[in-house]
Amino acid sequence: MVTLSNTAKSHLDEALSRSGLRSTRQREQIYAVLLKRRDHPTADEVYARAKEVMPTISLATVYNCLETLVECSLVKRLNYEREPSRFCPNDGEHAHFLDEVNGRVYDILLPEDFQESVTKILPDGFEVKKVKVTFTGYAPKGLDTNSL
Amino acid sequence: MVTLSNTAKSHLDEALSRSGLRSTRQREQIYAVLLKRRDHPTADEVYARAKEVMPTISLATVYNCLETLVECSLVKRLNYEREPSRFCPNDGEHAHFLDEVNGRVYDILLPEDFQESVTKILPDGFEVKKVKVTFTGYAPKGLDTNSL
DNA sequence: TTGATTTTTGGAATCATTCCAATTTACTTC
DNA sequence: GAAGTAAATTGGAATGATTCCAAAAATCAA
Repeated sequence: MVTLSNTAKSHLDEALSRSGLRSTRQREQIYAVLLKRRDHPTADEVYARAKEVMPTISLATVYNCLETLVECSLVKRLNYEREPSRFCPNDGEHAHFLDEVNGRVYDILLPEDFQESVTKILPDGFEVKKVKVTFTGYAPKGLDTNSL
Repeated sequence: MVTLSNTAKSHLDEALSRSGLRSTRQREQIYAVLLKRRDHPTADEVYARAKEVMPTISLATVYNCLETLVECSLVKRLNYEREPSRFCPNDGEHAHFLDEVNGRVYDILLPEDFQESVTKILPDGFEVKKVKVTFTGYAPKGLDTNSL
């Protein structure tokens, strides 16, 4: 029913219980879908993929689960302009690169010192909690969805 | 009717004609509204401010004009998550800082070499056209909406 | 097993934004 | 300056991703 490695499952369970939330079949399924093809799908795409394996799941549940996973910091929500949100199961700091031609998003590994060095740009008194970096342009051809 | 300095007006006219577009009262008004209070308003807020001075302007026109100004690179559209777009009349490269407490957005000046240095992060073969940097956190108190 | 709390579910509601067709306006050319 | 044409504005309807809701189902603790 769900395809989720043991390590992924315990990663999920820990994150959920850390937030006082329950592990459910649907949450596992959604997380599994995201891990299986790391191509930053939209909620609709996640819904379609989840239904193949769990035909009775509802779209509302997909939204709920995605939101939950984002809350637990297991998943990131990406927004490009006003397009539908996309979801990325890569916790860990990284940037994103949007290919203008094929519309794909690639994860970009950030150097260790990135956050602190970019933070130096800010005038005194600004206290940073998060930095988001997004590139747009052309990705090299023949690349999988993930360059990390 | 419209408050737009001569330099701002010619800036607008040039940008419009460069794109083969006409200068209209409404476009001038919208641009004037953005320049007057540089607080990154939403389309609705722009609409409200424009109506004070041009009561017959329509919301559709506000959307059209904003879109046009963005197309001419006079204005930037900002998106935070799925919130309504905000608009920034600061052409020129800069980052944005969103204050989590008061919801305000501050423009952040970027160093000259920023784009090229951040581009080095990318693996070979990625061709960058645009970099977007967004900070979230707490801005220093007692700051106007613009730190530039 | 029972009860209490979460979660899921389908459908309705929301709301920023876009679309549309009709009217008005801006820029030519005579 | 008048006429013609292409572009812009307008109000209202349509769209579409997402959220809300209240009822049913599932999970957890005792």
